[in-house]
Amino acid sequence: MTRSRPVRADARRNIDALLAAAKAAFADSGVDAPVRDIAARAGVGVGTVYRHFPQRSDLVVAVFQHEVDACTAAAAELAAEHTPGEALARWLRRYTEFIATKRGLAAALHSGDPAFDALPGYFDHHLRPALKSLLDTAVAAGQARPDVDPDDLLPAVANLCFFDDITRPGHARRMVDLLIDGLCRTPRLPSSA
Amino acid sequence: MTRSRPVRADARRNIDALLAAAKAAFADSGVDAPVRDIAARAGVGVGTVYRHFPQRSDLVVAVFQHEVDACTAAAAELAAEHTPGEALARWLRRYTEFIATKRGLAAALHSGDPAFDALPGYFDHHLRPALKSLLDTAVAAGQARPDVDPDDLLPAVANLCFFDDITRPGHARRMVDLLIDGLCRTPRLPSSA
DNA sequence: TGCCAAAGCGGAACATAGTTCCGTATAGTT
DNA sequence: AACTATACGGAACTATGTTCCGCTTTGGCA
Repeated sequence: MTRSRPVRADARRNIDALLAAAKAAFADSGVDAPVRDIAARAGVGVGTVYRHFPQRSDLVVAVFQHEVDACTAAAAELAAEHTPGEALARWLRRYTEFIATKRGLAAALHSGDPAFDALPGYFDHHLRPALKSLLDTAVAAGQARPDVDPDDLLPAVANLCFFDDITRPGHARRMVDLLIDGLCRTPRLPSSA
Repeated sequence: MTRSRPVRADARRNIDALLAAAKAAFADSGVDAPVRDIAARAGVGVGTVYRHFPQRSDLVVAVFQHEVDACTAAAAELAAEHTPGEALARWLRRYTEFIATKRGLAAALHSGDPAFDALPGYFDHHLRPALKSLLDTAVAAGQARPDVDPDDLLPAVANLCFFDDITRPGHARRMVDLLIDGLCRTPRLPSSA
């Protein structure tokens, strides 16, 4: 029901190559990277790009969702391989890397282009549960402070990275590390007031 | 010293026509309005546009500053013609109109294009003193509550408008009116903790 | 008033970008 | 092996920013 006819093998290859090429191009040149460049990186013609992604924005959306999925999947993998606190810390750095490749996407998201309307929802719907699970587990194990809300943490880290300044390399990374350090300790004062 | 040679009369006319045409085009189609459209509205050729505004972004910047200037000047005019509270309220609505024509500019401002680096500073440097003066006068006259900071008010109103939803016409206007109503009354509770 | 050099003008032409089209190649089936 | 739906490549078309240059206008000056 989901797929009326199976995708041909060469098409599957090209789609994968295009997603990888687009990811690289967006990281290098921002979301405005020309379609021709992406096609060249993937070793295909522009016609092939448009066969699979009828509009440029479809490619942007696909790469974004692909990376959200990968970042979501990383949560379960890290949880299986590390202590709860370590898994949380590693995932937040992984999430930082994800955000770091989104240069220019923030502007596109707020540009009002309806092509990108679904992205914030996709983002929240997948990443929030992933983080919540890691955080809850870490808190239960006494390896993260209990007074932090995942709904605060996710955009906070994103903001740290979105406004990352080219003139201060590593700034975002340092700030996120700081946040993680704070997160994995108990509050300095009882969080009353 | 400021101008080595005076601007020729026809050039002056065209510059004014271009600023007006660009303002209208930006309001209709956003900051991405094509240069050809703007030239046509102004009744000039594209060459003329580029003579006076070497890059597209220069035209955007010029229109923006032109409108900031007009909005700043309105503060003094309103202060001379109305009671302090009324002048404040009218100016805030005037400011709302200014923001409303900025569709797409917010995204451009945050896109990292260095052409727009100076705009936020220009904005603050001119509009903040204008509002502060109106607000102080209204507070002194007992026509506005004293516990509101102009540095809060200016971005607050801007945010109300920047995220104005096309699907809910008049939303921003209503929210700003609400804000003004609150501003011109005394706090409901002593503004302690 | 008439002349003229500088300043300004218009729009064709160029460069780059998204998108479409179509003749050719190929995967997968019979 | 033959065949057909699917997919491929890239030239061509459209839209947009920008440049160039021959023609026109302005404003000072004789």
